[in-house]
Amino acid sequence: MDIYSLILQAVQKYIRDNYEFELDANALQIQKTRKEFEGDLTLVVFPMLRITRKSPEQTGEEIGTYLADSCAEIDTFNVIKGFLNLSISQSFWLQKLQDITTDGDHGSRSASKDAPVYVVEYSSPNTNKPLHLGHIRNNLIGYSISEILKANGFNVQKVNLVNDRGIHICKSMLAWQKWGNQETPESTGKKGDHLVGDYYVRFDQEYKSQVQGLVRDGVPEEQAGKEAPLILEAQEMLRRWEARDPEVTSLWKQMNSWVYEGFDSTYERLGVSFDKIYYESDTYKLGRSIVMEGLEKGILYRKEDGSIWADLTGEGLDQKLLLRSDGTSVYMTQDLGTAHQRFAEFNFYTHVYVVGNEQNYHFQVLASILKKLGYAWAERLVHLSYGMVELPSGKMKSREGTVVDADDLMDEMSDTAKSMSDELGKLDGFSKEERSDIFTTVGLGALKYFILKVDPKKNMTFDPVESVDFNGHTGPFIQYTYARIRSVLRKAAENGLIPGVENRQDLNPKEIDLIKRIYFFPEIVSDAGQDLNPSVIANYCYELAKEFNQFYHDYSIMNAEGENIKKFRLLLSEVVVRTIATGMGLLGIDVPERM
RNA sequence: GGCUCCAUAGUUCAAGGGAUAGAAUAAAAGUUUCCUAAACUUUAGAUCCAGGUUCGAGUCCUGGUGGAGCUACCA
Repeated sequence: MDIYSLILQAVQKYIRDNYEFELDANALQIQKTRKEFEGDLTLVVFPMLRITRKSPEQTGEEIGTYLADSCAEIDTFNVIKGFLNLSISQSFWLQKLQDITTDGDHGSRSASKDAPVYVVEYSSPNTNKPLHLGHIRNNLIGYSISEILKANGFNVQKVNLVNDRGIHICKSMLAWQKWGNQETPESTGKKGDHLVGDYYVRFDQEYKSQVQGLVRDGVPEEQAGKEAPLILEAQEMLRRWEARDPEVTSLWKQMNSWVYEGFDSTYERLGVSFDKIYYESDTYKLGRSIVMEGLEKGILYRKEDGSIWADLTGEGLDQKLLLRSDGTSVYMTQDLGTAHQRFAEFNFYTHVYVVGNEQNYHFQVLASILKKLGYAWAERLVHLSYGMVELPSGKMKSREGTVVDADDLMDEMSDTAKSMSDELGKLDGFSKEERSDIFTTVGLGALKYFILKVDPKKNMTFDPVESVDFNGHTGPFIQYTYARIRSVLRKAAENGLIPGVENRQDLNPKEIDLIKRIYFFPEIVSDAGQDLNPSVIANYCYELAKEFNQFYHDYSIMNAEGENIKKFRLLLSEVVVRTIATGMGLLGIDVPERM
């Protein structure tokens, strides 16, 4: 039993015996004692005043006395205003430290086969553009939240739905056909996704100049946009694609394969992965049968022109089109079908969609239609909506060339790690490969941490200058702390010192603080899982690293007097190191053995 | 117009309705016979405005102000 429930039950018993009142445990709050006060855990007594009909101080004294007498774990207490501060015994903390040492997976349960399934959809790229900073946030959040859910004991299926069809894809295909001179990633040395992205840009340029030409000839702008030969050609190409024209299909397959190669390498560098990849070219027709079924049941309705709609005005939303008058489907129709298909496939408990907040309305509508159609699981669809990434200069705009490319950014981060390392004279005796591995780890650590430490739902500012700062509240700070502790542990091992708990009765406050922090790690993991918020873990890792750094400075390990103290601190270090590694692992950030 | 989200030190981020609102960074000063100075220590600075609920509000409610997004027979 954990310490919270232990105290809560004791308090409940006390109130029951003395006041004949059954206290609701949820009404009580136990929190960690603020560091300026003495004690480890604090019980807020205000909610109980109604029952005791005594002053906060009296109530605190009363309960404190009872707890100190009846619970072996509680040594002493003090009452300040309405706060009952409880000091937990050293032997309790020592015991916990030992439990954690023997328990191999502190804060990370493994899933049993019958645990609930979480499907997490994230990334969802377009095949006409390389990945950029916004995708990076999506990928990092999606991957991290999957790891966090796994650590909470759930079965997780990471899935990716690739948008590989539609008019925008035809645009890059058409541009390549016209101006590509049979270029390939091999012939140009370009990454496949960048090559295709370049042709998408090329299309846009040529299209615009055509429109301008028409406008100069006196055609109204709106009409010019619709009549420019290029856009007509692209539309024709889409029709041919849908008719499975062999030439178009083969070009489409060719160019997509380049893009996937490019994406795969970016994903690999980022360290994210998927259990299953879906393609819209396979799924875009899904959902029609669901819509027809809804129509038969009278849940949906047909307009005079034959189009089919959902009326959501009762939910405070609008009318939503589901099948056009020509019978073709829209994006929403596909998502209805995809959700249905995924439930059939995974029998999921929850389906998490990691998608930017610009689609909040879409997901509101999606869930609402599925509920109307009577699917029980629709209640458990979750839109993990994250905010936009902005630059200090404002929004990223592809037109102004201010989009930060994912591959370039990763290159830049490891370059910075390299130059900073060289400047500091670190890693002098290392091989080229080792050095390059460390630069990658540190550069990526900086990038990932910078993004993940922010609450997903908030918009964030990405300052390229600040993000390559490796001091302060950053990933490299945590990585550095990790590497240093590992170094201490290595050195101790060389000297034959074995970590262990022996004869410690005089723990100092910082030692207890560290044990406490580690003890509560599983609680943090569980919070992060419930809120679907990796930043909880990120901030925890930083706090732990920072606290260890201070500890390390004030109470040195290698020079501590007395072998027992050294051994104990080594054990503590080992547990800290393990917890940091686990926490950073949940964020998808590697920790280096040396740096 | 309607709907959703956001608003905290100069700046970037924290704070499950709880105590004196925490960090980092920028600024100033200090700490290397010792395990990695990418570290540590000290000093200064903030809850958009007006009401309300509560023993207690950055947090919940109402109304403003400011910012972002959505509101296509696009995806």
